[in-house]
Amino acid sequence: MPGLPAPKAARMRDRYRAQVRAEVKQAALGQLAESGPAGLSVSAIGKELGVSGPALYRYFASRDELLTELVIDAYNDLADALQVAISDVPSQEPRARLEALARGYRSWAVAQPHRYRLLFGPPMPGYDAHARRLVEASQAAMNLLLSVLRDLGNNTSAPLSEPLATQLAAWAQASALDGDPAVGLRAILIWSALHGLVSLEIAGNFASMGIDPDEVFEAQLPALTA
Amino acid sequence: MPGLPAPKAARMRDRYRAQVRAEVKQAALGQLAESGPAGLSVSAIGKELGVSGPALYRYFASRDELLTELVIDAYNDLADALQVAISDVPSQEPRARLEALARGYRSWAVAQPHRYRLLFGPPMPGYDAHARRLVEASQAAMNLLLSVLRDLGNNTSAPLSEPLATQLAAWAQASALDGDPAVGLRAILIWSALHGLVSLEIAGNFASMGIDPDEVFEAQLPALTA
DNA sequence: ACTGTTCGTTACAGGCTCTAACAGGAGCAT
DNA sequence: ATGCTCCTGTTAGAGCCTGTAACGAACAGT
Repeated sequence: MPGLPAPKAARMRDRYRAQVRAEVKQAALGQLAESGPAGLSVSAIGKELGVSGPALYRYFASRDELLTELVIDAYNDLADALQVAISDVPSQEPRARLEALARGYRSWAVAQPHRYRLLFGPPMPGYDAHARRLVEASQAAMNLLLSVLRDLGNNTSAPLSEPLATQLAAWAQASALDGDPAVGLRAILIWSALHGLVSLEIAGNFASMGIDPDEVFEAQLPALTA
Repeated sequence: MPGLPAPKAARMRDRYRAQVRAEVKQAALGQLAESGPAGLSVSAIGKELGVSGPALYRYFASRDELLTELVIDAYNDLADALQVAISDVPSQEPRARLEALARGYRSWAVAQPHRYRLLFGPPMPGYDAHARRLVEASQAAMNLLLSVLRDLGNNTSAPLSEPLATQLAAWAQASALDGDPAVGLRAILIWSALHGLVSLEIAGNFASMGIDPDEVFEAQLPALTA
């Protein structure tokens, strides 16, 4: 019964495991960028790492688990990027913070479109995109948006319909934020507008019209934050 | 040299081909609704039609060609649905027409989410989603939106940046519509907002917040058409 | 030095897409 | 009505994939 049985040694295996998992995930991201989610192949990752296919099943139970892990990482990464984006702007200027958030959102998505698609594109093969862990991970980014909007205050004009107000209140409460329904609705609408712009840009729809996505985005930004 | 060599008979083969192709596509749509695009399997379709796998390759060169066909059909179907939606409203009320268009867009998407995802979700496995035929097919729906907006007139407040204006003009010209850049920009923004709302709804993001998508959509509609 | 867990390997089952070679029947002209 | 021809659907198989099973080898801890 040793006080600290073998603290360093005991974790060597774990550290190795963690590192291999990280390498696998990185290789997977590479494949994702090239071939899309459907082209992600465990065998190919193994080959890329100089390891034969089934070896990776020691580290990930299935291809789907690997994908899920990538999704969670991406959510966390996005939330971090947004946090960094708004922390550049003092909280005394909430509108500038909102703009920074929006630009950060788009920047992250445009810089790594495959990861953004992973988050919002497909309910992949069959897996339920709403496992507990996924919902939790996606909450962080939304909470950032909500906090920025709360600082900005409510300037929604139209009154909310009754059912919507109660639903929003329930949601805001579950999100452990204050429950102003108008702020919640605004968050949803801004998010949805951002997502619309970004996903069309990423899908190449603007480019195929010969239109610069930068210009479209900047043209829309004032309306978003107004 | 018969006047009509065998007009009915000559087309019997073709008619058969067309019917089989239609049946295959319908079966494919069924699979799509159940298993998503990744789950669509030629073998399974064959089994469903009581025919062994490779037989279908007489009718579609590849799985991708089948998918492309489904995409084009979906574009055309969407455009038809939008046309029907706005034809219910007299053109003297352009704003009501725009609302009808927006509701029609959402209705179509919500009624057949798998087809909507097929259009705007993923650049599937590897195929380039921007083949000539696809772009042409997608144009019809956009032209409807543009025509409705042109009737509504331009009430954009902010002036356009110079590069954006010329890009929009070039695009509108290529689209064989009048070249008011402001109308073009508005079309893009409305489309993008619609797509954002609809794709989030379809992905189940609103439902997982316990929020009724109907309410969100109706709450946003006035702002869209304003 | 010994023991038990873990890692990586090959072999394999079962699925897929798509090609190739083959058998049958339908259309079409004579 | 009879032959020719093209079209259709069949099976076999190559090559890819995911995931399981059984086996050897290396390592940590005693």
